[in-house]
Amino acid sequence: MGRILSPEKSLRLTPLSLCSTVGRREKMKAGCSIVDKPEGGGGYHFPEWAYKTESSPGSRQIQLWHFILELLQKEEFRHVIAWQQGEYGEFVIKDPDEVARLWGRRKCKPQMNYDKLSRALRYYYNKRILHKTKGKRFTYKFNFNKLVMPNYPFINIRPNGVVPQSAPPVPTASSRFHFPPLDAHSPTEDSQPGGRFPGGSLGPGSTPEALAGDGGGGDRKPELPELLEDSSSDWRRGGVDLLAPHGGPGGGGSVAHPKRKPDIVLPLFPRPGMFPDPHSPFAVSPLPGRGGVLNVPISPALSLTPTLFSYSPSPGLSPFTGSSCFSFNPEEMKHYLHSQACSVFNYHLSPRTFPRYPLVVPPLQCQVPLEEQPQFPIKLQPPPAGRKNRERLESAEEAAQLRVKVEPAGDREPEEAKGKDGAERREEGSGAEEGKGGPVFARPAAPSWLPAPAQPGSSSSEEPPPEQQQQHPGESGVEKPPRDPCGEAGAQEKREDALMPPKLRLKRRWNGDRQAEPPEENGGSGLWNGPNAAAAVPKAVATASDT
DNA sequence: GTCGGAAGGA
DNA sequence: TCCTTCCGAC
Repeated sequence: MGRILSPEKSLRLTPLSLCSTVGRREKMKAGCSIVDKPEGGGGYHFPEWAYKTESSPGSRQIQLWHFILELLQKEEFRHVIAWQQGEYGEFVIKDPDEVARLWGRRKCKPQMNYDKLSRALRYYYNKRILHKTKGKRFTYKFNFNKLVMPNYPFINIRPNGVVPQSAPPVPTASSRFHFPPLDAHSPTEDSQPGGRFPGGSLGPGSTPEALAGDGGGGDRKPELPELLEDSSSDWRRGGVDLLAPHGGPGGGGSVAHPKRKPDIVLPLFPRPGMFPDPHSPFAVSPLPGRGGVLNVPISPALSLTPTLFSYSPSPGLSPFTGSSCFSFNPEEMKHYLHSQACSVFNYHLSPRTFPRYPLVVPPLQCQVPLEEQPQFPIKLQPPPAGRKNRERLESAEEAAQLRVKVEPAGDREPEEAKGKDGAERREEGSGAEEGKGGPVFARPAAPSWLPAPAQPGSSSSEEPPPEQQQQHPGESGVEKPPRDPCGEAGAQEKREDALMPPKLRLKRRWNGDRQAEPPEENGGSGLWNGPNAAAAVPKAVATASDT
């Protein structure tokens, strides 16, 4: 699997080194110093991709939460900011003014104060990078679900089992890691005096097992899982099934809650598939192992997907790409991306769930091949404007006018469709579409590989390119949207003619010239729906002969 | 102390 | 996009 980052190849992002790395990137002004250099290697190694957040891909600016992590990992700033003992990811700003000052120095904002800094921190709430620990002054909590996943996918214990002293409190074996609530902060969460990181540091012999025994996290109160909003139901949907065999929510001693999601139980200790990361600022990754029975998802969207791969989370951006820190397995990446995409669609997740990899994935077995979406814009996304207007329009005539307006706007559809969730798009495009977009996209063209049904309106559909015809025959008409309903009938006819025996072509033309005129909506091409529609030709001939 | 809207900068 | 700044509300 993935090789471990070597310190030589990772950036040593101590506060001072940040001055030379991030600082350079930030075009530091003269006199704008960086956090004081802690002499003596109290620092920790952050690979460069740790400075690339999913929310700001490509950003080279140090972000506040990175900075907070930096401070947290520094022993010398422990009097300023420190991990809250006993709470995974929770930290307390002991000296808000000093933290603000340091942040201001880093950002060359001498006017920085805690009020402003806290405002920036509050912006992380919505991003779920942080949340506030209510009732505790200056206490915040990292959402490592958000942070670890995209940025520290291989975070784990160090090779020798030593947990970095700057590591946040970690859940123990007996204390399950529960994703913190998004908004409903856990009022029950309490720090553990003399927790697993006494004095904020651990001795070199503090193996995870030792931690497990030491922490005795069984008395840790469970937290409400996070991801309540957009993905909660999906998370429940995807997670419950997986978790159900493991005993359900009660397994972790969690309090029953009518609305709460099942507890997310994270594997906490080295198992096959979990690898140490000497560069992790965290002690243990909540990442589940790959393919294990207890491969409990950390993310709803990853619930059914392997989560540990031997690739950098930012392969294209990683400074280690090709330089041996992480091996990159294209196949695994492909599979991973595909799985993510499928998860997004299957669980109606926001694509932001996988912010690092936009859903541009090679199609494998995803139910809704994404690559088809741009090809079938109209089919997959009934025009929102049309629907809205249809709801407003009471007159059928107005609606009819609207249809006329909407249909040619095929180019506009993808734009509007972007605003919708892909899952919704898929749902609409997989059966209910006829009901929803029926009037507008009535009578999707019968696929050319199917026998031509008696669909008078299908004639205007454009035949898909050859490669599309062969692509997913099994998806039949459901996946084959009506192509541009208003045009290209002639072009289609030409293509059809090319496929047609000359004799039939002549017959058809002769017949079409006679029949295409009365029914305008037919456009004359509806009789021919592809190779399988040859049976329609005799019929047409018969009709012509009748006349 | 905390929250979040608003405007604006880089 | 990520803050920074300001500010009113709680």
